[in-house]
Amino acid sequence: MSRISVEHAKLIRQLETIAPLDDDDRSALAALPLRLKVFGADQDIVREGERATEACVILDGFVCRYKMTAGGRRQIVSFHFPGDLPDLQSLALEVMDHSLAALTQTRVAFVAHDAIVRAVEAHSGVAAALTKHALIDGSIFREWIANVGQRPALARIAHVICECFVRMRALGLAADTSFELPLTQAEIGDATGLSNVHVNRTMQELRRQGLIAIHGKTHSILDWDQLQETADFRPSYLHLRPEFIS
Amino acid sequence: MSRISVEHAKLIRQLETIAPLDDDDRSALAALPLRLKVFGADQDIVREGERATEACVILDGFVCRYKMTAGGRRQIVSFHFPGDLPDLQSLALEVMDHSLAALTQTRVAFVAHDAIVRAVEAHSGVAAALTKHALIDGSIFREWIANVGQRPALARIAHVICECFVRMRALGLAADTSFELPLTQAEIGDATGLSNVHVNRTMQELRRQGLIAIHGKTHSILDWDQLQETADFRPSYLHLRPEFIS
DNA sequence: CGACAATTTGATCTGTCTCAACTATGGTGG
DNA sequence: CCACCATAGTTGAGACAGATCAAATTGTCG
Repeated sequence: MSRISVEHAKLIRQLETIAPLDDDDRSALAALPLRLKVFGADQDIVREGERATEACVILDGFVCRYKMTAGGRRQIVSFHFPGDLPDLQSLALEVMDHSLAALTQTRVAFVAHDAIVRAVEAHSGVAAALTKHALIDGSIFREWIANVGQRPALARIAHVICECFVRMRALGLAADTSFELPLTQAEIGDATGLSNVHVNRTMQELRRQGLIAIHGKTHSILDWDQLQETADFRPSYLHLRPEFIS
Repeated sequence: MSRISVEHAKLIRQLETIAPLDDDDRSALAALPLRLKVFGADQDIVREGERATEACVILDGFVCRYKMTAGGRRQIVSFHFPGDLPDLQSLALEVMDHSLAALTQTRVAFVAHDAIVRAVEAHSGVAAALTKHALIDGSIFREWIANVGQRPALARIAHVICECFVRMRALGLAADTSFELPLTQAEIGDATGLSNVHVNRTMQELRRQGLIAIHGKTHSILDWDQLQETADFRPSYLHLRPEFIS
């Protein structure tokens, strides 16, 4: 098997958390030409309304997808970590129905749609993994609708924390009980449909209950069982392969 | 071209609202074996946690997907009309992360996953259409997150009405300004994250403003421009082919 | 016509928002 | 290395959108 770059390795690692790949699939992915680019915090990577000819892979940093609503309110619809393919849908839906933005300084790799299509056509494992990736994307959205639509503030915020923790742990980006979550309270508010003030008070409550602790960007899970309980969090909707749930 | 059953025609019609199909694609779809079944109102068609080996096509009736949340609250995550493929994701995500239920008496056709996979492998047009269908599913979820997360009750409910109207019109299920929307106010509440009482008062306000009129299940759009305006509705997220937006 | 489901109305309560100020924190340049 | 500034977090007070509970009314369909 040919040598695999650090960049390609992150993409492959991500796909392997949801679907098995054989050596052939991996080398096909490792051969994808990447166009690297760095974005500063709060910069848009792709904007709603644009027509995309490339999809991107997050290499470093923290990214979100969002939609603007009348009255200038922002709804964040997903968070993304290194390895994620946050705009795979652009393969078939040319014009973006939402924007993609860097939350921290972010290194991104753009991959031409053509190249992805060729890899998909020649390697059924790649096709299966990308299909699954796109469908899990949808599954996570369903859970977010339920989160924002039905859960009280405490559960809503706890749920976002649980999801980030489990997904980052699957990618090897989180230790046993602590991880770096560089989100501001305002951003958590935009993801949960709550005001930053209320996010603040609610997170104080999570700390008061001894569920989490926060020092800077480092979030520690103090009581994982109880946190999942108050979050109403069950990770099945992430459709991770069992060995990556831990 | 071979004769096409009414049932297959609905599926084909639906896919043609989002992607072009050639005669070959159409006959491949028309050849899919269907297992017909009728469900009564409020019956589950597939339940969360189940393992699916078939996907289904709605032939008649009104269907929703939903998730239950702690405290026994229900969040409806999508509505589906005749022609829709509401659980296409089960092709790659074997275990259901949500339930599928009939809202009215509903006739459904089950199609074996195998049969779909064979059609997809042999016909690139079918593959493209189903891929697009799955990705649009995701796009609609994103819009719902924003709807439930950021919009006030009046816009939230108006938005659901706009979406149903446009999607049903694309399928030929709505006249110019009126259509059958057999949803109870409680169901609209479960879709928008509002109580049935508040849905009631808010829909009275929509009528008072002269935006819609309701007689039984028949909903009439009295001022389409203004309704879209108050709903903050822009149909681009549905990714319909232009000739089906009208 | 009777019965059950759906809608409507009234009254009260509460979670969350808004506005506004104040306090940490971290990064930058002098 | 410190002073400064911007950004993020925290606190308080008041307002309000929407929830809840309960009852009455209106369909609707066998």
